[in-house]
Amino acid sequence: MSQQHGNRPAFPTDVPALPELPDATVGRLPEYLRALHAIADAGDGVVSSEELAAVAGVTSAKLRKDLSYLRSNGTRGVGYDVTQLIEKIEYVLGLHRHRAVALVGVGNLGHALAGYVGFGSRGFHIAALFDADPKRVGEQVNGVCVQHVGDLAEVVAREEISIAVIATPMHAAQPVADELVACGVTSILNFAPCVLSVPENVDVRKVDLAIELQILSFHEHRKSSATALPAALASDAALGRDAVLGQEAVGS
Amino acid sequence: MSQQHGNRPAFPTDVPALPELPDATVGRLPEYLRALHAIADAGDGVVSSEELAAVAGVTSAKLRKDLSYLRSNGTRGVGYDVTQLIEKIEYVLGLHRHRAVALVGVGNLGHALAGYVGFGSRGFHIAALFDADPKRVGEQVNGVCVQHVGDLAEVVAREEISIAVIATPMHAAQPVADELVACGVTSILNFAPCVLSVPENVDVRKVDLAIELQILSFHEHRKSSATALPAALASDAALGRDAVLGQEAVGS
DNA sequence: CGCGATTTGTGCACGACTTCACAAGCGCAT
DNA sequence: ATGCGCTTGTGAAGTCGTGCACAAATCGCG
Repeated sequence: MSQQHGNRPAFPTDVPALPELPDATVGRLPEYLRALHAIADAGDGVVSSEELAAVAGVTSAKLRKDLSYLRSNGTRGVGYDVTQLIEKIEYVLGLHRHRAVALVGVGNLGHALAGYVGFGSRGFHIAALFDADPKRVGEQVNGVCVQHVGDLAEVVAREEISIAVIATPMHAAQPVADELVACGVTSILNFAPCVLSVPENVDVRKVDLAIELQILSFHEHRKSSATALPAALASDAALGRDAVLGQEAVGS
Repeated sequence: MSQQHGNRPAFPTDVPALPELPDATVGRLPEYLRALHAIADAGDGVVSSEELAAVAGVTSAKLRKDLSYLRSNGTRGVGYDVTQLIEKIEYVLGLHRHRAVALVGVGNLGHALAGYVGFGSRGFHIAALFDADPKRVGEQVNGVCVQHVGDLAEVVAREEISIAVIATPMHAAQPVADELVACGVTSILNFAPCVLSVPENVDVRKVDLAIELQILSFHEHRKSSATALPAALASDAALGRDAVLGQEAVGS
């Protein structure tokens, strides 16, 4: 959603390598993975693209095309082998290897993230916590001790951590990101409401809670102004008349 | 990112209405808004598309096209009037009216969300908190009292709340969503790791923290396997050979 | 008052993603 | 063994979003 990752030009190889996955596909693979785990827990050994797509909230055609990028080995007339597909997706996502994650900023949100069980259950574990506030240093969160952000460089380098989560206030985010990058971190998940500038070999994904609400607000605004009186409120300053719609959202 | 919102077919009106905004544009408007506030705080009265684009992390062409959908009134040779543009975007996003939000699930994450200052500062306020755990009911979070989820219907209907945030465990999310919809909620921000099925007039946006990490993991995997030995680890079960790349990510 | 520097707004081409529709393949029943 | 029904895999068309390049418009200055 946020930055880089245009598809790279194909590079000729003689080994049968996976083609470049479209970003859109990569973004959906985790969803498929979770759906597959749910289906596996339900006891099913095979799924059709139709079923799986329903659980994952996409169309079956999209699902099949996505899986086709993975050299998918579903069997026609039957469906996909659940455990086999799980293994393949986990491999493609690099989840076969547990990944250590550093979390910087143990405030309100940081606490919640550190305690979030969804990380541990899906191949990640918080290996280190950092905060700039001396009062928080030494505190145990979920079995991990909060260290001072001044020790960040040493710890991250020693533990060879390559993924970090930033949950600091806005103004601290960029300096922290700079330091993380300097220590060898190459992937950052940023919860601070600002854009980070990083070298192009570093991946940044941004999650902004307020932005999501604002997008919902937009649709609320549109919905309500469609039913309300349409033209009367047109201000003189041309402060944007509303679009008048006669149609509901097109279905999923 | 998650569901519905294909562009609707244009509907002829005689009033000069805003054209349908592309979803991609809507998704960027909040970012522009924050960038504009930062620029306003810095004291500037006008910005060029180049400057604003840099702060918002997009290209200037994209920014200009986005703003053109809003009947943008920048002045050529000069730039955009900051406060005017802020007002227009806020109006389009429906932020001129403060919106009440209900939050269901006051666990680890729910606590953090309830205390998140970014909501209040951007046109939203948490009007009600709900939890199923009787031990949490009555607790004060950020000045709001946690109520039992059984009272949800009454409170949401009375306060005419149309936006809700779900921060419950996965299995509770769908029933809660059903109840919210029944009470008139038409926009849901879902933090539970599952797909919600709702009527088509209800908007759902999903934020899954683990998914973001998994996407980063994919890119980590790709980066490291590009430098590591390429062909040797090819398993017999065709468990996905890695793509062999000779190029870095293409820049932003 | 006109000219040049500057920046917006936008038509157009391109690339990416999605949807459609169907041939190819697989299992099962007969 | 053979045919039938079901489901995958995929070419092709359609849709959406982006980037480019430039004409149009505005300001400041001589």
